[in-house]
Amino acid sequence: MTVSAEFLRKLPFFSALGEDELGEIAPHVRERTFGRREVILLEGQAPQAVYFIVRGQVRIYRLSPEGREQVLKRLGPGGIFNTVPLLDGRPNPSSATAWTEVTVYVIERDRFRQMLRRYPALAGAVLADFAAKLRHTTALIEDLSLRTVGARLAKLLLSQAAKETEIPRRVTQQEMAAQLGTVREMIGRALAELEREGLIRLERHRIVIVDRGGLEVKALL
Amino acid sequence: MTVSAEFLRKLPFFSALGEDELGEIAPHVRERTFGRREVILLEGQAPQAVYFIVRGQVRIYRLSPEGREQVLKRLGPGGIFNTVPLLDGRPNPSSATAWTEVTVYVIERDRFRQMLRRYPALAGAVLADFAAKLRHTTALIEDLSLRTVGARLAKLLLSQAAKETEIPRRVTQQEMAAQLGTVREMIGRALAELEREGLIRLERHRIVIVDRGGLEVKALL
DNA sequence: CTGACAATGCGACTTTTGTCACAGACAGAA
DNA sequence: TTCTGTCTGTGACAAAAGTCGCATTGTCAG
Repeated sequence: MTVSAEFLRKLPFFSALGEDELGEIAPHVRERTFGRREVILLEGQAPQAVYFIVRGQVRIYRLSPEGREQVLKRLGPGGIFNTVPLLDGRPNPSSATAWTEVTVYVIERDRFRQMLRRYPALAGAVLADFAAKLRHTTALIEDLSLRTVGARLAKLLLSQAAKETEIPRRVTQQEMAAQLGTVREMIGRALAELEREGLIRLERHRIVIVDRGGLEVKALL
Repeated sequence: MTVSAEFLRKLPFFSALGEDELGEIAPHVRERTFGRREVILLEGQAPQAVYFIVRGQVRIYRLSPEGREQVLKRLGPGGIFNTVPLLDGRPNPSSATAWTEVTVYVIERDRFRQMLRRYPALAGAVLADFAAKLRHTTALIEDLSLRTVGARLAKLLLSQAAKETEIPRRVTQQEMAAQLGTVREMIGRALAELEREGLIRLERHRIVIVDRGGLEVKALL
């Protein structure tokens, strides 16, 4: 099932394109929906397509041999993923599953590469997206290498609080652990410690920031 | 001091461009040389220019508050750096110093952005470079998060041995530590352990791989 | 209301990593 | 050669992270 130009335009990646260009592209875009936890693609697979998120959130992660996960990023509407393997033709570097129910637009590999060549505005948008992703991965490397779990958690809580817009699903300790590169128990202990220090308050299903400044100090080391 | 089109063409980023395009670009390219250990740029600074490496190697890294370094990548001739902050206009995400004596071609921020718009082939080359960088940072994240120092070291030794071409300078334990996200002492111990296990042999200034298969197994966990 | 399953809270313990201190080895300059 | 700064080897500890086991608390479908 393909998608109309009208819907396509709502995606930031295509907003820079003209009416007729969208018309050319639209027939090659398929819409797909994935249920929560459903696997969208796996690392190591040959690259097939690129995905644009229309609705819901997608979890991009890598899996260790022992089954531990490291989340690279959670992407929301407007996000794009699996671009890297499409560009270099090598296997997918990471896996993706639906974090909530998700609707994506899918463009096949060769079609997308052709589009990149044909529409400089699209290439520019992908370039900007890569820049943002590189900034993010670089920051994550610094965190993993140079900061303690406590500091990473403080940072995470602050950033969550910043974009206090909507909480699509409750974030479990397990999930925080996967994002911060540690295990569930560490998150539990670190949260308890932050509470003891009076920086946060743990309610039934919320974490309330009591002392933002204190958290910010913690986040630095 | 500017650079001739002839020299410019030797860089992979410009090889896709035509004769006249190179002629247009050349007047805006300055050549600079940095001595070993000299700082080329610092994280947090406002982005000024993009750098193309002509000769020598550059070390891209991040610094922790306590002064520990995490090397993101060592780039050689043909490499480009500081592209991300130029694209998004935000501060430099990482620092760069000359690892050996280095010659770079420098292009100012606005000029480079203009070039990206004007020459799609250049934008394509940057896109491909970003894809490679993303793959690299993603792999580094997995290593830092999911592997022990021993495994990371085994991996490093194997990859060093793979590109056995030239060794520009001896790699110290301190440097390996900065690349692997740990401290010097850990490297010393991990090397000693690999030797005890009969996987490598430590000579005066070389590390000889004795049991490649064994190292590969180690690298997985 | 009530299972069943997911998520959490801990405590005890092990392993891994990092810190400190200092001695020896080495390389290159004077 | 001698000196000097850099690099390495090592032991004793400290701290951080990870593992295991199990009890408790929620949630949600039926």
